[in-house]
Amino acid sequence: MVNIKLKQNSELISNSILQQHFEDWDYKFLINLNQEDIKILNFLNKNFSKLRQLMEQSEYDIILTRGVELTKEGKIIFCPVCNKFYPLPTGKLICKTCKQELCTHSIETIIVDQMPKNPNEDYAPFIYSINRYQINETKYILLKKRGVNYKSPEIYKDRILIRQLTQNNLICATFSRNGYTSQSIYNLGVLKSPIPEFNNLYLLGLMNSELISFYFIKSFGSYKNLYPRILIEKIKELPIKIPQTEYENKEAKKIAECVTKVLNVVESNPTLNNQYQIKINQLVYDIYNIRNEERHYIKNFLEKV
DNA sequence: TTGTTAGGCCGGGCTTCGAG
DNA sequence: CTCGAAGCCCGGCCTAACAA
Repeated sequence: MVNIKLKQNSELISNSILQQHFEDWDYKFLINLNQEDIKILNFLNKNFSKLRQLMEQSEYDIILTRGVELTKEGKIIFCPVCNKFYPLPTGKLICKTCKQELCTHSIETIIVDQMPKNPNEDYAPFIYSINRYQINETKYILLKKRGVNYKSPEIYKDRILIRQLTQNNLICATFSRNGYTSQSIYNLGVLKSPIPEFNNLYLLGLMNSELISFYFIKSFGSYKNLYPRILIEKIKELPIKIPQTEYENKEAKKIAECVTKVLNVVESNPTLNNQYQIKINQLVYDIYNIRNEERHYIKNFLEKV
């Protein structure tokens, strides 16, 4: 229960209160929506199915899961009683499962900068940090440590990576063929789809688009104390356009092509990268059938926040 | 008045831990 | 096992305080 103070002079017309009338803005649950926002959100909600709905359909096979349940540093500790490795506890070195006291020299680091020269154990690439359309830093992770929750190796192949945190109000996603990720990066892969135009590249274009970021912020984003975080369950609620007509298939193909181009130039050519990203945004607006005024409105909003 | 620096604050990134 | 809430931590930026 929260006591909400209203600005002076604000008139109450009905039982509903527009959020702009609140005197104090600092409530955790608030998302400030005006008529324009509501119109756009309603339009998206009404006309497009959610990712969740696609995932439930049998024609589609879409995975969405976070990475290895381990810290980015990759520190683990061995418990001789459980005969298992666990993530390093913060406080006392005591096994959470069996309460056994653990000793400091059973600590191991399984994420390393360089692949050992003659590894007699299994290492795999580990994607350490990402940006939009870009993998920043890759390290290596030692596999097959008993007790570590690596998740299925299948989820780390040919899929979209989405960071838990946004960048400049934009969802931050890229593509990767292989490489494990930490728990704060999500793996989203279209493994099977009845429409060839609906694939990872197309979906990546959608994820990184202004439109979807706008939808995300307006629907789930506005905490003040807790800044926007992209959560798995929220990703499932994003409106996803499935290309249906001949024309839409073409558009979807164009998006995928542009995404491929961006992935190629993102590091080498900032200007070209920018141009392609603008192009992708336009194509996404096109395929979602967003009117011009609304495009401007969304653009303005994302820039000013 | 201007330059310098330390400390506080805040935003962003990471991790933990408990709930289901 | 999976997931999200929330706290911790770090670094950068801003500001206040002090020196020149």
